[in-house]
Amino acid sequence: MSEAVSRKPHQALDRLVRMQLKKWPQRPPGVVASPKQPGTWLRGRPGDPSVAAHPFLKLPGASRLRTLPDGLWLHFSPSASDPYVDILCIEACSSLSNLLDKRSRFAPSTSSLLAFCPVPWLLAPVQPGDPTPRWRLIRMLKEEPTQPLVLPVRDVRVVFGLKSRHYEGFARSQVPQAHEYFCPMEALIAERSHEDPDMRALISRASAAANFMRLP
DNA sequence: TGATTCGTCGCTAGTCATTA
DNA sequence: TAATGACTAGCGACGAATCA
Repeated sequence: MSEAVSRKPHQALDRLVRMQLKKWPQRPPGVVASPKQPGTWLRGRPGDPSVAAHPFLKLPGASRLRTLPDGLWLHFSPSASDPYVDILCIEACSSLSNLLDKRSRFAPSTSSLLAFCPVPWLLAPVQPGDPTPRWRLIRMLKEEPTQPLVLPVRDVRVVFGLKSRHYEGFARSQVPQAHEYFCPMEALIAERSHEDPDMRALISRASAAANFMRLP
């Protein structure tokens, strides 16, 4: 019996989703380079367990109720004079109450969402086999950081993974918000899910460039 | 490294809607 | 009207993250 199966069902599902998301590349699958997002994409979560801390989302001034998505990809702006980050989150929701909680966290708000990148994560190698620390790939950083990088979130896109029964009911009767995208859980826990054409197409539609007829 | 705090999610009881 | 299923809110357990 696998480690994942021996745990409680929701923990096993989470673990399966994270296990597959770890195989996804630094740039979200299906997202192509565009003038709209000329900076650097990095995967913030799930991350290497050997790194003490990973990026998370928070509200200004808040030390509680942080959001730790199952999957978090960050697009860092290239300019130190205009720092921001775009984020793509993936949330696996094994219950409807969990879905409601997650949706509320990403709902449009009059306050600002911040992305918090801890120093150990910035200093750690970008991936196994490549010793380049992450901060060297983030063009707005000109020297090794000694403080966490806290950036305003410019754009939020969230992909929710739902159990089949929930997905079908939701797809039949609900209208997603503009930043929300939905997929069946099976699509997230499938082997090589990042190569699935449907998944790539879904995430492609979740890019900041997808809403424009053409870009200059 | 151990203790503490925090976030997530399943379980359960109560409520409501639907159907026979 | 009773049976059934879906949904909701609150609680507690557990693991991850953080702190000292």
